[in-house]
Amino acid sequence: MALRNAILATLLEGEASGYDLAKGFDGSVANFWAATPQQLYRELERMAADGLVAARLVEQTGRPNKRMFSLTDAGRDELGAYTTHPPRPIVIRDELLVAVQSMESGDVASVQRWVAARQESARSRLTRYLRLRDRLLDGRSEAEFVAGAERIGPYLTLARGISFEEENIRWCSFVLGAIASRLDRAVT
Amino acid sequence: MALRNAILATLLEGEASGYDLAKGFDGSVANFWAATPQQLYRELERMAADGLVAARLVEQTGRPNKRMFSLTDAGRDELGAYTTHPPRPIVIRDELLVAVQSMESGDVASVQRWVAARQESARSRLTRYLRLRDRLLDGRSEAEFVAGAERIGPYLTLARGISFEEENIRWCSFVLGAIASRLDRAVT
DNA sequence: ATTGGCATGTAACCAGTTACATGATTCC
DNA sequence: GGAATCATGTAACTGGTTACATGCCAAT
Repeated sequence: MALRNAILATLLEGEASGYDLAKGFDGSVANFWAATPQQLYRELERMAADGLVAARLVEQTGRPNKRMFSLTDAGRDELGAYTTHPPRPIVIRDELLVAVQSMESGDVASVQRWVAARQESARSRLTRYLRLRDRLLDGRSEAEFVAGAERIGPYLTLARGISFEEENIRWCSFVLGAIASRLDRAVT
Repeated sequence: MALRNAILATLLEGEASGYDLAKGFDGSVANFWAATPQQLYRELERMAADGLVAARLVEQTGRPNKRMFSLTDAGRDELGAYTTHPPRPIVIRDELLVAVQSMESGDVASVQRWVAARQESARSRLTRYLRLRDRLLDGRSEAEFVAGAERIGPYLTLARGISFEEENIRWCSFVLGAIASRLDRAVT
């Protein structure tokens, strides 16, 4: 029942197709809720059946027709009700951390490589998020935006994504440094 | 197949019962891999069948008997092999962020409350992690530890947990401040 | 010619969650 | 007397993942 609300939250930005949502819908919710295309199509179907979203068929020539989904009043109510019930604690599941934890029983060079890869992907996400923030702020300072914008929710979640990726980058550097200093030692 | 490796990584610290693991096994892996007791009992059963762990029955008087699990050589090999294969990207699913994103279509006072609750739980986790770190460091500085300890994996993952919770606390303050300043405005 | 993007979907499977059950013991 | 802790487990369910299929278009 939570994917459902993540979809509803995304549709606040306007109507979208399943494909749009699957692509991350330009970053908005993708930042804090991951879902595969199959999950989305399945859930959208159910939501339409439950009257939370309305589907509109858009016929296209040259490419497949698409179904654009938008919020119904019932969907909006559901989302409103959702904000009143306690969120469950975040569940973290990070395979890389499992590998780092057991690093010295495994292949340190591999772990090093995966940490570097994680850092790279964190960097590219961060630049994407920063672009998004610039677009949102549109010249205003953060203080101005927070005081004046109609909706600050998307800005606040984006801020969480930004600091998360910054932390990731920093931590990866720390780990790479620690591994490198130990390898030096071992060789010397 | 990843819960499996998280369990193996935990068992590097020594043998444990399903119950120990369920309680978070004193924080170690619980920091980056969440699992319910049911998942653990089920998985331990399978792992024993696959020869990755060995079960030892400990008879107790006054309380239920327990089965202590420990790594086998096959388990150790499996864990070693695991570090060489690419970790899948972290999946984040945070209900609170869904609520924050759609805050202005919902009940702002509730969201405020849940953010405050999240901050509280982040604080208590952080103090737990800091205690764990002190115990690990045991008087040494971080630099000394990283240079000298036999295993630094657990320290590195703990460091990630610490910075994650610190970021959480900071972000929650930011959100609470933003909400409060808007409510002031609305009232004035 | 073939890759990649658009756009949807089915089927089968695996992982994670919830609810419940047991039974003695210790603490308040 | 009632709740919490120890310690394990079953059963039923929901949510998430993987693999595959379709078919047309634009670009290389």
